[in-house]
Amino acid sequence: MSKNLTSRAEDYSKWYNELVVKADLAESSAVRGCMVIKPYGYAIWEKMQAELDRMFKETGHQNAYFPLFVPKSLFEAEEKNAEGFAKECAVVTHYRLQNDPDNEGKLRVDPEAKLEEELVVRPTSEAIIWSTYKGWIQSYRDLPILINQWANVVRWEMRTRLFLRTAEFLWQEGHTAHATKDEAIIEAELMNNVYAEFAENFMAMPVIKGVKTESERFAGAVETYCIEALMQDGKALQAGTSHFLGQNFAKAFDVKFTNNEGKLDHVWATSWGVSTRLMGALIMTHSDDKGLVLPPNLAPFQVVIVPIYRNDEQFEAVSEKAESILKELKVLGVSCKFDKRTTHRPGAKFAQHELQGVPLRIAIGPKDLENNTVELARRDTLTKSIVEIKDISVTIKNLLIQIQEELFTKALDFRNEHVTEVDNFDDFKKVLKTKTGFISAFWDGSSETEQKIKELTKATIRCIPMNNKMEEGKCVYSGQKATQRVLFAKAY
RNA sequence: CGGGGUGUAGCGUAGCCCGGUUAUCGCGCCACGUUUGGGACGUGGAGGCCGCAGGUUCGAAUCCUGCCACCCCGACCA
Repeated sequence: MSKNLTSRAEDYSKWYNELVVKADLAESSAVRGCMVIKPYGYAIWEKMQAELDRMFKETGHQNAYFPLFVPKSLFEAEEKNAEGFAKECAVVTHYRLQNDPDNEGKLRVDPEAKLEEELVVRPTSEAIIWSTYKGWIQSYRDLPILINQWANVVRWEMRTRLFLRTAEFLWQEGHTAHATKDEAIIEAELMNNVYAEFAENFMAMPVIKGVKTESERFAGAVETYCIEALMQDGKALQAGTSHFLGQNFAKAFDVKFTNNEGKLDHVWATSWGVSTRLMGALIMTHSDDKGLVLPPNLAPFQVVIVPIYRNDEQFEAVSEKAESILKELKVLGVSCKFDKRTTHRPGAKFAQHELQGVPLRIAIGPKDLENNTVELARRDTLTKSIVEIKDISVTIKNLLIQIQEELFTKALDFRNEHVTEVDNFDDFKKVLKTKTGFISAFWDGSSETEQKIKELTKATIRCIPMNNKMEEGKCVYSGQKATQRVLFAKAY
C-alpha cells in the first residue's frame, strides 16, 4: 500500500476512491456494482441510522418491514413510477438450480422452475407497501399511517461508485398515508426538514432545502422536496428526498377511505428516503489530503489515545494513565479508544487515525507523566497542544462541540462562497467552468429550457429553494420572463 | 448500454510491440534482534495456474478469439 493518498487537486475522483478503501470504509465486491461495507464504514452508517431513527420516532413514525420482492403486476400498477424504474430493475424469473447435464460440476437454472409471475427486486417499495396499505385502511380513523423501513434496494446502475451509486444500497424509506392533501404535504415538508437538520447538526453538512423541477421529480410524485449539498469539487449532491405523492398510489392500488363526512376518497401519500449515499456526502464534505475528517457526532470513536513508551515499565505507567482518562471520558459520554497495540509504532498509529478521521488524538508518553500533561491533536485543523491532565475531560468535551461547529461553519462558508448569481448565459458557462458550485439564475419555468441548458452545460436545476424570493427577471437562457432564481449545478 | 483504457503475489509495478532458462522491483506479510514523542532498521523467509475460458505454436504473461471485472468519458441515476 502506498503511503499517501492521491491529492484532491491532482485527481478528485481518484482521491475519493482511494480514501474510501484506505480508510477501511468499504470495498468493491465480487458482485458487479455492489460493495462490501467494512466494519469502520458500517459503524459510521450505524451512527447515522441511530440518530435518524430517533428523529423519525420523535416525529411519530414506527418501523416495519416489507418484502424484498415485488410481483410484476403490482410493480406496474403505478405507471409513472414503474416506467421511471423499469430500466434498472433486477428481476427474479426462476426459483431453482440444478446440476448442468452438459457441464460436470456446474449448476444451471432449472428451466422447469420458471415462476408464474416474475418478481421485481424492489428499487423502491411504494408498490408493495401501497398494495398492503389497501388492506389496512377503510376509515379516516385508520389514518394517518406513519411507517418507516430500513432496507436494501437494488437499482441496476450502469456506472457505480462506492457509496455514491451502487447497484444495491442501504436506505430507509418512509411511507405515510393521510386523510387530507394538506396533511400529506405537511408531512413531506416535515421529513425534508428532518433530513436537513440531520445533515447540518450531525453530518456538519450545510444543505439547501428546495423542490425539484418536474423533470427531476421522483417517478410517481406530485412534488419532490430535497436537500442539496455541495461537495469540495464544486459538484452538487442530492442528499435526501421527500415526496408528496398526491393520490397517485392510492388510485393505482385502489386505496380508499371514508372521511368524517361519510364520503369516500382516495388516500394521500408521502414517501421519503436517505441512503448510504450520505456516507459519500460525509466523506466529500470534510475530508482532506491526509484522509477522512469525521464530525464528532458521527465518529465511531471521538478520541483515540496513543501510548508512547520505551520499555515495559513505561508502557504500564502510561497505560494506567490512559485507562483512567478513558474512564473519565466515558462518564462524560465521550467515546474513546485506547490504541494499545504493541505491534505498531506511534507514528504509524498517528497516520492511521488521521486517515480514518478520528476527531481528537491524545498522546501520552514519559514526558507527560512527569509534567502531568498530554498532547492533544485535532484532526480537522491538524493542530496540537499540551493539556494538563486535570483539565483533559472538560477540554475534550468542549473541543468536540467546537469541532462539530467549526466543521459546519467551514463547510457553510465554502458553500456560500460557491453560490454565484448570474444574469447571462456566458457568465453561466464561465462560472460553471472556472468557479463551479451552485449558480443562482433566472429560469423561465419550462422543461425545454432546462433540458437545453443541461445539454449545453451538463448543469441541471438542483432545486427551487424553499421560500424562494419572487422577483421579476429574464431567463438566463431563453430571455423569457421569469419569476424567480433557481439553483443550477453539475451534480453527482 | 456506446467510446477509450487497464487486469502480473495483499497493494503498486517491470516484462508484452519483437513468444524461448528459475517472471522484475518496491511496499506490505512472517521469524529473530535492536527500536518506539510523526508512517523504524538489520538479517533471514514465505508468497504467483501472469483476470477467466478457448485457440495458434515444439514452446504463451507475451500472438488470436470470447467472456468477466475495474477505471475514465458519454447516456441513465439516490
